[in-house]
Amino acid sequence: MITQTRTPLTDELESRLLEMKTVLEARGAAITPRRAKLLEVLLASEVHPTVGEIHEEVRGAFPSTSLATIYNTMELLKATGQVLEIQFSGASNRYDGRRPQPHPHLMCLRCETIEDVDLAGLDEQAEEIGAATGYKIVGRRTDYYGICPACQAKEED
Amino acid sequence: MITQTRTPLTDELESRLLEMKTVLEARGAAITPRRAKLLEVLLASEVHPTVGEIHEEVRGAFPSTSLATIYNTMELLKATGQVLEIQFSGASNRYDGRRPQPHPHLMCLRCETIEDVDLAGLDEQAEEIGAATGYKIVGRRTDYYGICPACQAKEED
DNA sequence: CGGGCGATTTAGAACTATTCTAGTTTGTTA
DNA sequence: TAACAAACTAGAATAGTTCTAAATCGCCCG
Repeated sequence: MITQTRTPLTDELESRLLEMKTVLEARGAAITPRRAKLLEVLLASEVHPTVGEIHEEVRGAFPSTSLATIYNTMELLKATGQVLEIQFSGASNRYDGRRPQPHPHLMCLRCETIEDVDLAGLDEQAEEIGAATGYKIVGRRTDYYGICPACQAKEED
Repeated sequence: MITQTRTPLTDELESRLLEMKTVLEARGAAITPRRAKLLEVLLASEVHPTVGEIHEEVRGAFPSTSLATIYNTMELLKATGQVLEIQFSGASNRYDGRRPQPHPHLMCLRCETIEDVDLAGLDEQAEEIGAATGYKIVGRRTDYYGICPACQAKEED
């Protein structure tokens, strides 16, 4: 049995990583080893990770890393528009570094999976609403909640 | 100076109130005085009230009312589909008893107002997503975040 | 009229995610 | 090497929500 090594990022994710670093540096923030690791973990994750999950992984490389560092860095990423935060009331917020612009999500209430969905016309709709109401729209959120096919199958017993 | 009396509910809200009571009783729950007051407060509010705000008002009529009672009753209302819960991460959740089915909201990030918006086709869109992905869709959320006209005006100084 | 029983309610403890604080470390520049 | 700002740490503080155990209420049945 071969020990699993960390999956390398694809070219697309590599360029996204570079973009994040560039934006952070442009605002005068240092790319410290912890931050670099955090960005990698964030991009490598398939699951819209929580701060806690990111913390766990960063601690694999830097065991003394404090939770506050993860929170602080996420704050920095949010302020520079480099991460999309999906807020939850009873649970930890989740983060998407791959696609930081708002996009719809499909969430399974049973297994708590979050999938990206593609829906055309949401930006235009936001503009229309802004025009119709006089609001200056700066963000949006579109979620669909349900039971995924796998969980539906499990339910039949 | 005349003491302000509670604004009476409109006919529409009265019938909504009756519906809520009917549904609760149908599930075997008693309409206790506290619960009746809670329902009135919920429907009378113009602002998608929080549990804390509802608690305050119910205590006006029943000073010994515990916060847990409000939470419990909101749970009951959620379970019977009689209230729409709008969850927030850093702040209290907010509730809409007037229109318990999902509908889009427009939120001002400055004054924290929440307005209802009307957008056609959201139910159909949910169905399409369900059909395309195999999910059984049971809920949704559509929010637009921005700065309302009043707050934009205030900003010019 | 009185006892019993389940539903409702209470007060406060417990829990959890997040933010804050104060002090320490790090790295760079002079 | 000294000085300084940024980054970081550990733990305390905060806030919303949930949980727990006990008290109370209202009603049905004897």
